[in-house]
Amino acid sequence: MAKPEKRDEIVRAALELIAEHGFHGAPMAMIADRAGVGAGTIYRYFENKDLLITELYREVEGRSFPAIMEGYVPEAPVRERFLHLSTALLRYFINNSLEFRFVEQFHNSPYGVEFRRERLLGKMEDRFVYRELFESGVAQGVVKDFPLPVLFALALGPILAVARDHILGFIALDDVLITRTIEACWDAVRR
Amino acid sequence: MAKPEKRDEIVRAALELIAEHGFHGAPMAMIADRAGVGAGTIYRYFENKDLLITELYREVEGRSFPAIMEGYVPEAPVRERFLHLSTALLRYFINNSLEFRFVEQFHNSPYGVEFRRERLLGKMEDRFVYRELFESGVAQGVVKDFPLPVLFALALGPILAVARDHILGFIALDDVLITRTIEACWDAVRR
DNA sequence: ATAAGCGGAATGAACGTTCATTCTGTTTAT
DNA sequence: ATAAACAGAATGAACGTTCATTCCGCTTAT
Repeated sequence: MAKPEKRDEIVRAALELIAEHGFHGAPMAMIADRAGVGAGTIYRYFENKDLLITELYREVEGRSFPAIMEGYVPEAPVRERFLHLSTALLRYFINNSLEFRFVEQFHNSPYGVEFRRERLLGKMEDRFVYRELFESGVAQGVVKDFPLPVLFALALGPILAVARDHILGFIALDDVLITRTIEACWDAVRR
Repeated sequence: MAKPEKRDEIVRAALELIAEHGFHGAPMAMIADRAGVGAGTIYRYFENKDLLITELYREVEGRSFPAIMEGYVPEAPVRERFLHLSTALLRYFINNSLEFRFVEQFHNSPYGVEFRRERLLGKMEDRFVYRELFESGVAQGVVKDFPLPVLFALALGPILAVARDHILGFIALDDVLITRTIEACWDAVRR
């Protein structure tokens, strides 16, 4: 008897509450409440809170990858591929602000410690694409010869920052501004 | 009876614990312990934990400003001033990793909500210097004509990211790499 | 066709733990 | 001698988790 309905409600409620109020503002009782479910029910689907949250993280992370890769042409020039990936990533963040804010919370929390390592080592799927892109860019001499973490920082640091600013309402990113911002990031990494 | 000695021990202990283990890993009893002080004593110096932490934040923030401004020449060209400020900032972060990690924790916590707004509006002292620098850079046509938050993102996003990577041990920033990284940030903002 | 029986899903009150804060008795400075 | 400073035990609120009980849909017996 497959009844994933309640499980999904729990995951959705957790995502919303954590994105909106942080981990402090999302006790299990409140998650249960918003999911329309008894407190104990959560434990039929998740062993404990840690596993609920890491599971949620995995789901959220998995959703972003297809969105970013849509229309990606592996044979295109490095610059074009960079612009495509980065634009898609930024667009995904501002169109899915709940996911974005949750992931940010997650990374700056005790839950995220173990994932930090994987992340920087490029274990993540989308990181892997970026990694390959940068490596071939460096090999072709069109990208500055930096260690990978520096290239990630130059490319992704500003993206995360402007996404945050947009979601918090400090800037209004439209198509033109997005394009120009991503091109500025390219200026940082291109030789 | 002026005895700022205990107060300073409390502040120092709080900084260390929060930087190393996050807010979850820094209960009042533990702070008291590391400060060599009774739990109740903290409350003779700070009304409650929130005020202890916001006070600590203010102190930490205040310390960075002089370090960044040392040797700053307001009459120098925009590019030089940018390189000076950014290099000093990055150097400060990696030489004061406790402070850096604490500030990062702070900004991604309930305590930091109110400060977010001030920060992005440039209320902070060092932000103010950057703001003036960008404005005159745009006016002179040497800096891309972006809204200020985007310029901040392009300049500071990568700095925070590489500082984090360095402190976590994923890269080893030496003088050469620091200089090159900051120059890459300049490439992002310069016209 | 109906009702009794059955198993797992669901529930929420209760429990134990953790933590910030307060209280109380003691030490220390004047 | 007095009052402020101090340490650490006591307190109560909040939280994650557990568990005895209820609920619900399906099977089986009549």
